[in-house]
Amino acid sequence: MYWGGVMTGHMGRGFTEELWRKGPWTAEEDRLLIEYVRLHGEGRWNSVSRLAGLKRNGKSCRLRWVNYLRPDLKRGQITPQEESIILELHARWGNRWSTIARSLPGRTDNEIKNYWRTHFKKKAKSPSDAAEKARNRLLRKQQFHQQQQQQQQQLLQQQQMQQQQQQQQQMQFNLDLKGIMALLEENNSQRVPYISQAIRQDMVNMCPNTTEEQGYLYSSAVPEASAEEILWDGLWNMDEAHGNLSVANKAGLYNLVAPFC
DNA sequence: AATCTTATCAACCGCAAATGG
DNA sequence: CCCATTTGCGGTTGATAAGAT
Repeated sequence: MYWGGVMTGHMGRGFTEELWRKGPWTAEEDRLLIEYVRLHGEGRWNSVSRLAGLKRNGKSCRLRWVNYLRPDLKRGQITPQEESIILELHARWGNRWSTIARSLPGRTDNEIKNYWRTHFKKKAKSPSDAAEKARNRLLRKQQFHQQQQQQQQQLLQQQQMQQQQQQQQQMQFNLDLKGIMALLEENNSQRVPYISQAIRQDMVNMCPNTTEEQGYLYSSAVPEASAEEILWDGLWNMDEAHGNLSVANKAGLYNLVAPFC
């Protein structure tokens, strides 16, 4: 990267060549930009060079103001509360940093983007960071808490229906032993997997860390925590392996699998 | 102490949307 | 409505600091 010098640029229709400074801002440049905003307000950034005597293009001025000089910026470390918000909103919105930043007064999209990338992206890739992944799972679970409750209600209703069916079968049993044996046989063959075949196949297709065997485990009688861990890890790693996967698709898959965790 | 690796963050770039004449 | 310019966004880069070997 070449920061220290200047570059040539074209102004207007290209007849005037102007030299723009690049690289780190000096204290004097900051002072000029602050003075410009005090006098003229934010915006019209391309006028800064002309009105404030700064040899910086408009984009550079805007960026410096928005990310560093704005008086309402919150300095210092991201707090745990802010971190939670970032994780939760990123799970919901994906890399829409400016959208996320609107929920964090005093924080810039650039700051949040840098924070997420350095704190979570690589760690999510590392299978050894169990604590980090556990936190990620927890946050996502919180996000879908309401949906889980709805799903649980539906599940409850299904269970009640199944109980009714079983009662009917019991009655049938009392009537005819041969009949109930046949019913049990049929019921076993039609048992609904813990996670459907379709979702299991999605996990296998979309998550490189999810083997066919793991996908099978979701639907089997494995301890809930281990199955859940594999599931959330797989979802989390989708960011890496499937960067072009749309947020809507991810959200859809989250909605599908969350009730099962 | 020297070297290598990793983390952090400021600032760039390209692109797309918004705006204005 | 069209076109040029401006603004905003997200991805990326590279300097530097901090930590590990």
